[in-house]
Amino acid sequence: MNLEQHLSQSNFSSDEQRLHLHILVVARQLGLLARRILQPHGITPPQYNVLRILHGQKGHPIAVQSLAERMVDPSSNTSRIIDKLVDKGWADRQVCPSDRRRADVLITKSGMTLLAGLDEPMSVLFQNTMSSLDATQVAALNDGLSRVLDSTDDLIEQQS
Amino acid sequence: MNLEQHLSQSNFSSDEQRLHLHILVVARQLGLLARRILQPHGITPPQYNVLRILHGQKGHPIAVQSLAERMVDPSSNTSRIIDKLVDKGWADRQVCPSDRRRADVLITKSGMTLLAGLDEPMSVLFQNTMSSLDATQVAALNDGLSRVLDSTDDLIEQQS
DNA sequence: CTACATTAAATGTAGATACATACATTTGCT
DNA sequence: AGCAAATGTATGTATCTACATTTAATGTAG
Repeated sequence: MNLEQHLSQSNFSSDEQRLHLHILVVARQLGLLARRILQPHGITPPQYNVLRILHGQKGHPIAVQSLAERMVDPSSNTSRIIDKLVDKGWADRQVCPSDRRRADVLITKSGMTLLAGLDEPMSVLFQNTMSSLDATQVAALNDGLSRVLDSTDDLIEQQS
Repeated sequence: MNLEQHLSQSNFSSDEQRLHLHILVVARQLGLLARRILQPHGITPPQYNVLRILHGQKGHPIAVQSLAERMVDPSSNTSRIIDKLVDKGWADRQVCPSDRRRADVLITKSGMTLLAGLDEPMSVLFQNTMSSLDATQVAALNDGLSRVLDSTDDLIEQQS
């Protein structure tokens, strides 16, 4: 099923617009599939994203702001997302001793256990969603999207 | 700036995971840029999406459900999105005479005027965000994403 | 050392979303 | 015709998000 069938419409004004829509629609689908995997474990995609970053710190605490920079969706709600992780015992937050404005965030044992159980289903998801592409095509898409990311970063920066 | 720099992290477990993240991050950026164009006009991306579909109907009314199928984000909130459009005078809703469960939705003159003013900035956005890709690359990305869309459609259907 | 600006994080608020449910209408079966 | 099931839309509710503001701590100039 191509984009035209998926959206039940056929008149895109340019290939660039079609690509724009393709990216939005596929992202929505990927998010939906990820949510289905995560939901039974009581964790949302943004929370999972944060927990993965904490895990990547390998025990080093990280400030809320640095965390926000590394999120897929660097929203202003990082504090509240951390609240949820702390509530559920997957993360720990404490005031940074050297700069008491900051909050150091750490993953807990329980958080690591949760992630360990999610590693496999998530990587299966990555493989399944990309299964119709060979390695060359995956590389080509990564390369193309990297260029688009460059352009969008420029456009966003130049406006702010 | 590549994905690694954008997210300030460098350890992706596979090219497929990297592609997954690439798609999510770029979609987020495209949405952000679109929102910045639309916001001054008092319209949100989902509302714009619906209004475009109504416009594509060329005067024919469309039911809420058909509308939902054609949206980028086919949420369960189509009714409330239409509420907003009707409130602002960009769309008209009336009970369908042949099936009174249905609501026929139509774009208004005012809605068409709004869209007319947005056509140019939006297509400039499409061109700008894709400016670092040549026609071949745009086609390759469209093709690749079409395959991914196929896979995600399968996975979503098979679960429900 | 005080005054003012800057930074980091948290919070208030309005609006949007997901998910489930309710309501009205129509369809299909007997 | 009568009635259960299905359909189309709307709504209730908790959660999430964007944007603006607030609180607290630190930096810096005089």
